[in-house]
Amino acid sequence: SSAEESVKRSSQVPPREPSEPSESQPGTPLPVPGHSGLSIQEMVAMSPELDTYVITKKVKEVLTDNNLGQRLFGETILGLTQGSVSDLLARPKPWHKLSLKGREPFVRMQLWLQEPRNVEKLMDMKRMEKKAYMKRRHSSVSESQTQPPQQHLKKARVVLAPEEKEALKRAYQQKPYPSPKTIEELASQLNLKTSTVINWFHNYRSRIRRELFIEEIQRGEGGSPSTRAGKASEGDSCDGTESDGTVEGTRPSHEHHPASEGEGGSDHRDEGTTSATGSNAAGTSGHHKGGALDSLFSFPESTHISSASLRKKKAANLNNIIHRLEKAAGKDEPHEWEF
DNA sequence: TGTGAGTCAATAGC
DNA sequence: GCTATTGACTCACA
Repeated sequence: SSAEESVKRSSQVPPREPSEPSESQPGTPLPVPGHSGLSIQEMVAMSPELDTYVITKKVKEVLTDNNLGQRLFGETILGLTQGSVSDLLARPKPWHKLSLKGREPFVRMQLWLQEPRNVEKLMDMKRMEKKAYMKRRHSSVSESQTQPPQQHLKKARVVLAPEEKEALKRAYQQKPYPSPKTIEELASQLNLKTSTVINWFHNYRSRIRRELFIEEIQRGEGGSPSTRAGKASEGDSCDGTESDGTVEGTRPSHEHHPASEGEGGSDHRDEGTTSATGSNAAGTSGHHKGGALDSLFSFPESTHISSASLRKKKAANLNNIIHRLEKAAGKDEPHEWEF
């Protein structure tokens, strides 16, 4: 179909430099695993740079148009659960930020889109699932009378109260990488398990980082192929929509920001050193030559936030950077560095 | 041992 | 019944 053709064309990115060892010719369809004798890992390794945004956009379209759910698609095509699919489709990372494993679902999506009959096949599966479900439902009435109810001891999910989240966010602003002692203190103050606090910090850092990738794409500064593909989806904050002065979710996604905020998180370690960032620094949006430090320490000038909030953001950002500098310098006593 | 990446799976919300 | 959110987990790596 023309839709599939357009994905083939648009989701693969031309090599950045003609001299660069090219990954593959643009527009070349990926070989099909099985048919080509290649495993999916080999296919990922050989895959040209794909535009994850275009691919997910197309997948969303196809699923919606054909009334196919994320669960069925995820379980049968990607080997992932519904939640993971939702996450991937809503917040695709740019190709160059993905590990080989992370690229796998996108290669699978691309392959799936390449074959027009795949949609039909999935719709058939859906019909078959429905049939099987109806059959089970029919017979389950009699079964339930003979079988004792299953006693499964599910682990209760921890749900943090809004106040607890607020407190953790405030702690994050002070120290994105809290010491074990701080974690202990937080846990006892909030009456949470230390593992919950540790997990929260892991997840929060990780999700903030991901939000920043998306913002990067939206600003058109990521050097990612997605940049050329257009605007990323909604771009809501990593843990909801709160706009509380933390480093995430403080900017309207539609705004254009000429300067890079440079969160200073781990992902800037490689920025400016990889070919991906080469294109990033070269930038298409007038990202000027403030240099790596400038972009690390600056925030967008057009941000509509209070100066107090800006200070908070900067403090969190700087603490993050300091933590990494200390780590790199092998220092044990971080407090001397704090402001 | 701490961290990031990727994912699962419970559950909230529509 | 669907998707989105998010705490918890596994794994690889330094």
